[in-house]
Amino acid sequence: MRAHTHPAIENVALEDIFHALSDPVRLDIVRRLARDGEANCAALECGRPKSSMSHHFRVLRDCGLIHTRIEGVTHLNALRKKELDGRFPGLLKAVLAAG
Amino acid sequence: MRAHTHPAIENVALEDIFHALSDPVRLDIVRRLARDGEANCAALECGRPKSSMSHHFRVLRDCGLIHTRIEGVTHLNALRKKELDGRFPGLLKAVLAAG
DNA sequence: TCCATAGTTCGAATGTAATCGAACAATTGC
DNA sequence: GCAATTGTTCGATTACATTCGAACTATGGA
Repeated sequence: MRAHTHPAIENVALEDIFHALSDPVRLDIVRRLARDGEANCAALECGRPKSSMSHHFRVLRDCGLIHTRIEGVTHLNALRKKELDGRFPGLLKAVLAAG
Repeated sequence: MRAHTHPAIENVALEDIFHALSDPVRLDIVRRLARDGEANCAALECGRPKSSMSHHFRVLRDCGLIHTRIEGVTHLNALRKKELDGRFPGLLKAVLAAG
């Protein structure tokens, strides 16, 4: 698989982040990544089909919340924590504190 | 008009707040309320029909972000700032700082 | 009482998002 | 090369949101 594209942090829009986080599955993914660090897609699927999870990861990636790097055959996802903290100070902390 | 109902702050769900804030019109309303304090619906409509604005205010009310009190014939909306700060510390601040 | 004002509710049209199976693509190991 | 693994893409279905006009409700004032 080819590498994914990620938006530059300065192009990340708050509305898009909110939209991404308004889905419980995605909010859960973000919280797990915050707690456990990097994880591949399979590790976070909770009984849902691959295509559904792939969709959710794409939304999270496209809005700027996560970064996906490819290692062999697995995709490792991580929160773009530092970048997000720089662009929207306090946001991630507030999101994660509430969980 | 009869008074509106508002969710108890402990029943407010983060997903619902994110959904409400994912719409640019509503995000703008929240920011204006944060800056200017109480405002009636008419003061915040930006060329849109009343029914559309009424819908957006309802979403903001139902998710727990704003409180609406009735004074005569006008509805005065205000951010539920203190309650929200208690329930989701730092969230409002982060949202408003980014604007 | 009658009218203006401020906002809600209804209903329909349109738009957008979620879901998931099936087919596909890239890498690893045999 | 072939099969297994990991995830993507496509397409269809379904569900949910937005938008807005029109009719309605409640209050206040002439």
